[in-house]
Amino acid sequence: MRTHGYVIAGEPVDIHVVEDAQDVRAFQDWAAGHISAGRPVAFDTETSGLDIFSADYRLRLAQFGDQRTAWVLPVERGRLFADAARRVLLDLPRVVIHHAAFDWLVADRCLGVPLEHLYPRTVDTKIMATLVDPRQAQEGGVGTGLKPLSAHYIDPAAPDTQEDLTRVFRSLGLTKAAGFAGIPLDHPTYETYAGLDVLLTARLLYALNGVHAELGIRPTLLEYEHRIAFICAHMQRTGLLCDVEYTKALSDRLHAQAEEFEHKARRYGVESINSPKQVADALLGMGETLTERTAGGALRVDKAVLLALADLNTSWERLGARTPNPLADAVIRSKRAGKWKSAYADTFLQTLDAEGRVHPFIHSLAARTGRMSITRPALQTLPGRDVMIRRAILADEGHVMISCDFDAVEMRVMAALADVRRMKAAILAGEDLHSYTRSLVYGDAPDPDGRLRALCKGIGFGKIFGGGASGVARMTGADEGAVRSAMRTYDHVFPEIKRASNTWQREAMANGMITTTVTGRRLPLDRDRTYAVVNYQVQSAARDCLGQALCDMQDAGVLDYLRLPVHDEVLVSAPAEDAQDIARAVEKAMNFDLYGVPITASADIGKRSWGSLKGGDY
DNA sequence: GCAGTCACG
DNA sequence: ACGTACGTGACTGCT
Repeated sequence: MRTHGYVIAGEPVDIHVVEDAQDVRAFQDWAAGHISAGRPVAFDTETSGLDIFSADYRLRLAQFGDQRTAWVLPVERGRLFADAARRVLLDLPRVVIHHAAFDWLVADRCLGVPLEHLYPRTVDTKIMATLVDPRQAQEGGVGTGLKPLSAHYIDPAAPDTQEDLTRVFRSLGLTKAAGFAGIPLDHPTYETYAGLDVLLTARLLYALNGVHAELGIRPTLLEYEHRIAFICAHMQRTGLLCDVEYTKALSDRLHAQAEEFEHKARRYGVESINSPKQVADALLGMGETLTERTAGGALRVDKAVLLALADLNTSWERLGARTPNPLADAVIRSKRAGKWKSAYADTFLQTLDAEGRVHPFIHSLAARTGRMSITRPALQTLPGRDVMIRRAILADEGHVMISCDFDAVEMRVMAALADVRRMKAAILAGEDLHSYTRSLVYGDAPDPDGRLRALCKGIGFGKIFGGGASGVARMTGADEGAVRSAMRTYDHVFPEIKRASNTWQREAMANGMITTTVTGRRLPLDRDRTYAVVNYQVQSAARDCLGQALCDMQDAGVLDYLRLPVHDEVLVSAPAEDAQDIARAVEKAMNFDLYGVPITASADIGKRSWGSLKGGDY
């Protein structure tokens, strides 16, 4: 056995590296003490990378530790070590993990310790820290990574184990990705930092337990977040089936399209269609006038500007308002094809497992408001109007796709939280909320083309975002004066929104600029935009509507069919013969009362592909 | 590493 | 005193 010494917060710690059967017994003896005493033990892994479900994925090191002692097991070296890690992991009554979703799935896939076994025994220090302060360092918070948390709560001199390791990889001539897969298993820095991660995690638990008690963070909230993390990890493990042949052909088709229009753009002197500067210069050279500027002062040549120059509306149909600029047309078409190929089609193909499934990371507690995010691939942002990308994602063999989405959930949540009397009454009466608002704001004025209703809908969004008339005017394209006057009436008929905003802002100021949501979530506000409190309250509570619905779906026994959460929607793959029943169960979980406001949702049963839910044929 | 852009709710 | 549109992930170009 080799032991690396280190000092954390002035205290010496030991990092034992297990080398043979005798060391394994010493590790097991240490673990037995914690098991019989019911003490929590920190767990972490070092692996060949992030693609947990790829065919050649390897668990390299498994680490266990408390606040003083860490044990590093070279699992990659053989069964002896893997068996010891599995045995102890199965027997531990309490496991502490920083970002459990990742290590749960690694243990599930590489050690044979099921997600279902580990989840009820786990406390996740990343979840605990996020409930204290969800902000990253760039946003003025502590951050939620092991490094910034350790520096803040344990030892300002705590090493940045990831950053320092990357430096070691470079010195060995390896990239970051190649380094994690290829660094020698017995490299002393690798071993030491592997051990430090569990020592720091164990200490973080101790520190964060104190902070939670001090701040009065509800244990039920912590428990609920762990459950949502489990449900999301379950969805990640299941993954989604990809139509590989279709996706390959799609990638080729998008490639050809991008090249064709890139070639056209080159005729006008644009070498890189993704360079806004080159595009702007070329357009000016063609005699076009560009007026809009970005925050950084550059001439704006985004999609909206280019579509107008190409004489196209937002649905890419000819407007007939001017002669189309051929360069603008070529640039938007090439950019779209290129982005859809690289961000979607190719990412699907790159992240496939051996069975042709993608397993996106579902970060269950990602945004400042608690909203979830999905990465690798970013399945929450697939183009929706054109179904060519969504068609690549399939329900399982013999299954159909179902999606169930809340009806205008943020408007309803706002009505509930701010107790907006007339809004609640309209929702309870089953009225179309935006038409109802139009009638309140404009009385009997005729609205043949629905423009007044659309403006009221835009104002509703403006309220949810905490915005004013200029923002609504910008987004809806309506005249600012008209918006301003409509908003005055709006505030008059729904006075509770402004009142709630003021109350929330006042409470936040009295509480260290933190607004607390109905579920007990602490959301720090930025001092220079406290108006955002309406959005934070509403977005966060809407996220918890989805979170509670996911828990209820698990209770209803449909967890195996869940595939993705998309903010106000759940995507489901269900056996064709059970689709009606499963859709009903999902719907039931998404229909409930929130402070006297009905939150409702309805399920659509599609065909085989995700695209079929957006009107596609397959 | 930042700015600009674009996909979503 | 006043008015402020919200939250993400990912790619490309450029410094």
